[in-house]
Amino acid sequence: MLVSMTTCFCTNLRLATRRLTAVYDAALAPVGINIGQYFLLRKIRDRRSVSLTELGQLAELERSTVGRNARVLERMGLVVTARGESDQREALVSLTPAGHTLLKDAQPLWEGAQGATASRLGMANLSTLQTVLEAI
Amino acid sequence: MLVSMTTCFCTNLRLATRRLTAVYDAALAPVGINIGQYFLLRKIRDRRSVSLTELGQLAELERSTVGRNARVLERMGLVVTARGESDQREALVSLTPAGHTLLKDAQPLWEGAQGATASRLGMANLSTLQTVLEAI
DNA sequence: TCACTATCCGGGTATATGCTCGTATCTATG
DNA sequence: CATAGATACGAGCATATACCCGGATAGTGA
Repeated sequence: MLVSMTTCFCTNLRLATRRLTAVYDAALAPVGINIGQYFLLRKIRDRRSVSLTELGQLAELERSTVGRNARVLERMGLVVTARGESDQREALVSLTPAGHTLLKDAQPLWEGAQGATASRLGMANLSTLQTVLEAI
Repeated sequence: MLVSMTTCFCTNLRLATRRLTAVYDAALAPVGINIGQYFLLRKIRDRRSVSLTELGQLAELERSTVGRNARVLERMGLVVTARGESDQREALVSLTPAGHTLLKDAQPLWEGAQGATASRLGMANLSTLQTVLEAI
């Protein structure tokens, strides 16, 4: 057996995620958001206006989790929430001008983290990684 | 460029981790612990008795995080904490009999999750994954 | 022995994540 | 149209994670 069955795949994955998250968070720190928030903001911008349920499906996150995360972004003044017009139950989230600006400022920082990661791991490793991750 | 630079490596990694964590957590649910707790318990058993600082280094987790996680295990009756004899500042954690028993019961469940993961991803993928994760 | 510094924890603060329950709203059916 | 079932949220509860601060204890050099 090539792979040691004594080390936990899941634990290794979790550790790598904590490490890489710290790298991206540090890169984004100058604009005051973390990688999870950056990702959410990008999803919201892509859709212009999304309900929490839809955002949860896009991000593959629990709806209530997304709701709380969106509230943090709202307190930061980066997004606003409005009731759906056709469906009053929906909480539609969209970017504020400040959100758009911050996202533009964040982009090169994120690209820096992506580039650093790519050069540290190597393109071959990265593409394998992406493939395997999709299979999980 | 083989790898798309529009998808975030970090976000993909985080998503895969959430998914795999859910798999392992579900596997361990019958004994009432999650994968993070299983990992901590194993580390504690390996060392028989460890300080929180040492445990944090082993797990590559913030010391205060480990302290809180250990408190949860203590409330569950799986570990006990004692002051260090030579160094009164240390909080030495060790397994209770219940902790030993639970860990034995958990082992086959964890092995099941490992096996399921291995067969789903394939050994080749897994070994590459492990290699890449170590580089992160 | 006495300060000074280093180390170990615990608690506070904040975010992240998932589960469950209750409420409001919508939808479809009789 | 009224009501039963489905759907969207929000809030409560628990854990996980990191950062910072302050108190207690160790260790060290004068």
